[in-house]
Amino acid sequence: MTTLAKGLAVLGAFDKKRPTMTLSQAAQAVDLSRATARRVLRTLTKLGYVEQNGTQFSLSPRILQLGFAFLSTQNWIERALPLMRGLSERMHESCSAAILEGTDVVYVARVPTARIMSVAISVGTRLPAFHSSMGRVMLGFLDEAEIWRRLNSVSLAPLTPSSITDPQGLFDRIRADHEQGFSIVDEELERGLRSIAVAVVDQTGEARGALNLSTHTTRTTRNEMRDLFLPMLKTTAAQIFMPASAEPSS
Amino acid sequence: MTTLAKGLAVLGAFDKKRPTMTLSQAAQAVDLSRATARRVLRTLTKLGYVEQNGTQFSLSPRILQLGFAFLSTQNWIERALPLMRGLSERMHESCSAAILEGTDVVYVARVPTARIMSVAISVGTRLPAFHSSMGRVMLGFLDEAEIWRRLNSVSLAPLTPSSITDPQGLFDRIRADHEQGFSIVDEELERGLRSIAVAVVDQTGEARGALNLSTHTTRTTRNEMRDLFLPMLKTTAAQIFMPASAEPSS
DNA sequence: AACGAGTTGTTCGATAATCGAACACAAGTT
DNA sequence: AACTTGTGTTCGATTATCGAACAACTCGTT
Repeated sequence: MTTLAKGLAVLGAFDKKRPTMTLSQAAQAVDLSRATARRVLRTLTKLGYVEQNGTQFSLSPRILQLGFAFLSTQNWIERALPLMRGLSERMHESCSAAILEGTDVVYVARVPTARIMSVAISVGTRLPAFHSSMGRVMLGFLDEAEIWRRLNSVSLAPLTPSSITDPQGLFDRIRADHEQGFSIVDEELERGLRSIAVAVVDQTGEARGALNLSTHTTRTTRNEMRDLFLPMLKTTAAQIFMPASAEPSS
Repeated sequence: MTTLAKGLAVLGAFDKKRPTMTLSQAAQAVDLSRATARRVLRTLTKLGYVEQNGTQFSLSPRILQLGFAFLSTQNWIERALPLMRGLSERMHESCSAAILEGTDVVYVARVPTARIMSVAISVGTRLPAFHSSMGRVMLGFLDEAEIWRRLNSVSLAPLTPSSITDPQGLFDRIRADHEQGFSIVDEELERGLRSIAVAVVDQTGEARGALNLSTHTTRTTRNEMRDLFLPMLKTTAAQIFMPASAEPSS
């Protein structure tokens, strides 16, 4: 179904760098003939996913529906939110939930306290999985071959001086974190940022996501994280798929 | 381009009610032959927008990228967020930003304080525009014919005893709110909820979105809202498209 | 074990949609 | 006035899509 692929490619071509495009620009961006690009944009416009004023095409808010349809299918997220709020209040730290997609961590729920990261994190934000605590926790649930495949498919440019960039080192770290049941990542994503994460596991033992608490390195030590944060974080994560709150296993 | 339309229809068929579907269910939901549905789902899977395990198909986090591509094209949102945070801190109330899509208001940014609404509002949440303060403010920027068209395309079931359900009454209210430059909505969406909104207008005079402050009816009166909240709300909204922060008019 | 009901997977010729080159047109530029 | 760069539109050739039909599989039930 090449037409479908082309249409989605055009949708995906809109970007922060290219918020609006003319017909020709879109054709060039996705490598289509102008005639084809025009047909694609016309149907996307008719379906309401793209807006046209003048010669400029831009995304319509309509496509948010698609994205949030996904969030609404993950119904553990809305169960997690109140638990996360409680956790954040007790610990006085930001609490987030994320899922793994490829080599990215995608935030799906967030309870912020003070803003500690320079880039504002919100639902939908993507961060490199190998350098984030939630990413490592979720990667640990994959089999070894899969971990290596993803390791090899991503560039491990150091984001801070503390970033682990050695593939074997990362692999070992992921396995070790999986063994111990949690992951603490120190300043690998951004200086001064320290976070601890555990997996959100469903009844079948599959990792559906991860939960973390993040803080500033000057505020909490690694040991405090393990001794104070970890127990409650584990309890919270475990409650999400507690049999008490039965659900039709989405 | 019927194929593209079918593909997007299938994507849109996934829902909170139907988080996973078999091939046949998808075919039935979108009214396609099973052969076609299978082709669609196969290409969607190959493109990474859909995941298959066993006979069950489900949405992949990949499609979040599409939705957030839109958010990232609206670059006034990230300029608005720090301003909204400041506003929320000063007023001690939740502050939200939304855009209008059809007859829905879609939240695109949010700074929550205490949770006052029963349904948790987050980015991506949709509410009926005619019964929300932000919706009325944005509807006021449309011409009369367009307002009527949208009025007629939606069912105005009362959500609370205070909801305005008379079309003419709603129309008049929207025009009046547009005249005065803001909208206060009292308990029409939910009991105890009072909110005030103003439009976010760009340099060309177009309404790009709306900003609101919401509170509980017992905490702030209508007059206090107008006297205390409105001036700062207007100032904040005006700052978003201030020429100081120049941008390539997305 | 045989059966029917319900499902997915796959094939193939007929059909219908898509393709792109070519041209018309508009607007701004040299 | 010719040129550049863009969109809009047509049309026959090409190609992808369609759906009926059949194979294969999994469950319960008899």
